[in-house]
Amino acid sequence: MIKVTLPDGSVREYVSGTTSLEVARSISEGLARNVLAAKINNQVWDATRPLTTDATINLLTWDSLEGKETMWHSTAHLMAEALESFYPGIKFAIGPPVENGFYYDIDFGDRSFSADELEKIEKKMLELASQKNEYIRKNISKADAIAYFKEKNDPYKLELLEGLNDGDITFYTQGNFTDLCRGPHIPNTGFIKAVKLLRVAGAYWRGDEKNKQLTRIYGISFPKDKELKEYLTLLEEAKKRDHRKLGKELELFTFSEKVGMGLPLWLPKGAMLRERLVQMLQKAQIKTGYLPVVTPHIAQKELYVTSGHYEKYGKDSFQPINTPQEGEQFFLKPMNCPHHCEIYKSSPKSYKDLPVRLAEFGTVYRYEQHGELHGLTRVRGFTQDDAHLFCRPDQVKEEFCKVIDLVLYVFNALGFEHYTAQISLRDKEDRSKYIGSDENWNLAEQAIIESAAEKGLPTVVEYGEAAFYGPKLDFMVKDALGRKWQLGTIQVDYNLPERFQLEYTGSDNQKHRPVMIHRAPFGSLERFVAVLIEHCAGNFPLWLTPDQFAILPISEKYNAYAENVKNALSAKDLRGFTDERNEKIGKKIRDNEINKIPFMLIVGEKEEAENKIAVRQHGKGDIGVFGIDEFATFVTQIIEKDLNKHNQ
RNA sequence: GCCGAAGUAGCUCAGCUGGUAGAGCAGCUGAUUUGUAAUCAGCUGGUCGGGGGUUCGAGUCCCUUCUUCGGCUCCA
Repeated sequence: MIKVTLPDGSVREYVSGTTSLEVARSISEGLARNVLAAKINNQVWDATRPLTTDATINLLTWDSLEGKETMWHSTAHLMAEALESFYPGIKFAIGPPVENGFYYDIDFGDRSFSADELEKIEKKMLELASQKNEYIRKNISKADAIAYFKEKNDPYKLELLEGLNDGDITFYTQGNFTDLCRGPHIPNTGFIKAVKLLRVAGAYWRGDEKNKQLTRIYGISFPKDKELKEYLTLLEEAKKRDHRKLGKELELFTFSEKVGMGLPLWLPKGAMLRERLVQMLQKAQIKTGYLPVVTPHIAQKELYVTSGHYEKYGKDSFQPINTPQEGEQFFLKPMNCPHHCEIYKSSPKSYKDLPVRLAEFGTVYRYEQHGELHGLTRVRGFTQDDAHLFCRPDQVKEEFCKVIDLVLYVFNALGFEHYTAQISLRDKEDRSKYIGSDENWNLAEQAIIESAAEKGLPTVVEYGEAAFYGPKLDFMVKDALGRKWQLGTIQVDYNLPERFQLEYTGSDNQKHRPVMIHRAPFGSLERFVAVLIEHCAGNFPLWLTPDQFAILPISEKYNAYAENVKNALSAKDLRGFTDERNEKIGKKIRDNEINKIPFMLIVGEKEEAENKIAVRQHGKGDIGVFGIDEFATFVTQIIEKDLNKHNQ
């Protein structure tokens, strides 16, 4: 007999060899029907695998992440079986579960696989699923495994086998398909009730551009058809938030083939919105002692040789610009830091001068590969809200804290509540990748960790993710489709002060090297606006939105009164327009609602007589009659509150 | 860059096996003067991404090029 401990702490006895599934059945038949896998002593196992020792057990259903992963992994195998039935001889690489579903990388040999074929595969998968074939686990010797895949002529599995030890190799078989797999899997294919193959993509074997490109098929599966439908609806909803779509609809920005790919054109409404973002940050920066600087868009090659950027990125950069007479080489500015270093050097510095905080909304240009471009999030020309803080080593922590405050101020004012703060530190094993003394690194890493803790930031620590020149703190936010983007960043740098021979005179009258902090709360304005659009689905905070109100006269008779209202609100620093079109009120409301105008102010005979406005709020409808000043105060208070969230 | 998909009016899209380019919205003109999510009528608008080819004839078939979209981190 073995003792099995359940999550609630209760202990039950079973004969040795009992499976998790049988344990589930002993609890309830309903539970047994839903068990996909089981966590045995914190390891996920097949529910059908016999238990032979005492164990704690946690039965996993669709409600758990591990349950979903198991299901999706098994679905990947099912897809492989379906594919192999249509295209015998294709070779399989890896097929893991991912955040939303699964994929399998496949080598189709000479034939290409097109998205049109997915439907056929889905059908086959459902047919195979309904057969309720069991996933059968089998231990196999390395020699037998190699022989099997030699016979199948699959170089990928053979390569994977090279890295595995004899003794812990397992095969899984369901129906007519056998795969090298560590498992675990769901009991049988019958659990898979709904399948959707989402897309076909190219993916390099082991993620390396030098290797052969395989065909990756992404899919997702569910235990109920209803859940699949819900998921697809969710995807549709997410598409509606896409910043490329909303940017066009709200007339914020556009692209032109003639101007060039990855080079955004900001339309008036977008440019004004961007301007408000810039002003908001500028105001905060001036309060915290930043000094504005301006630097040109190109610089001599030599500058980037000194900074080290030429060596690292020069080859992948835009081609240099040459002067006609002297043949000098200039490069488009890919970053602002070297220029700021030169500004620092332009006058001698004392320890009393530090920290020096140089800020610039600097537009930079980087060559991004054709396929990497993506709306406003990945472009070839963008503006960083850049600043470089030159400080003494003992000032790093204090400066870091202030920057975190600034980033949080920005995030709060824009309603970003869900972000990840990632602390990137050195690789614990290999310190040869980094420059700078251990002493300085320790100081900087401690400064970041302590500052983040002091500010109560929920952080994730990643070892080995630091830049070669210093540790950093990145703020990551997800877009509408769940893709992660880095927005704000704070980085400590020992490299550039060294390369540019930056100095200050210390209290000991000796020359010392300052530490540099790179920081950008937005990151890039382009990417920030993109993620912001998706985050708020185009419903910007009131202080930022292009038009705060639209005045809708009931008929043209009230246009004059509408104009008075508009002037009165403009005088209170509110912005909006009068919808003077010769349309009925219902039409005007509909159009302005679609255009996401926060407030619609309806004026007709009654309002004109009483010198009032009937206010309708976006998404809410009628919120009552307001005096004009009363409305202005109402809006101003919301704005104040939004902008000062961080201090509350 | 590589794999796959797509490009038709300002926008969203239709156009089957090749046979005179279509709709809705937007825009313009006129009528209507409107009370909380689409008033009616008329009109304008396109080298079907560009170039080449096959054909009596190409939006449709072939080649080429550009742009856009999905993906190229998740290690059996």
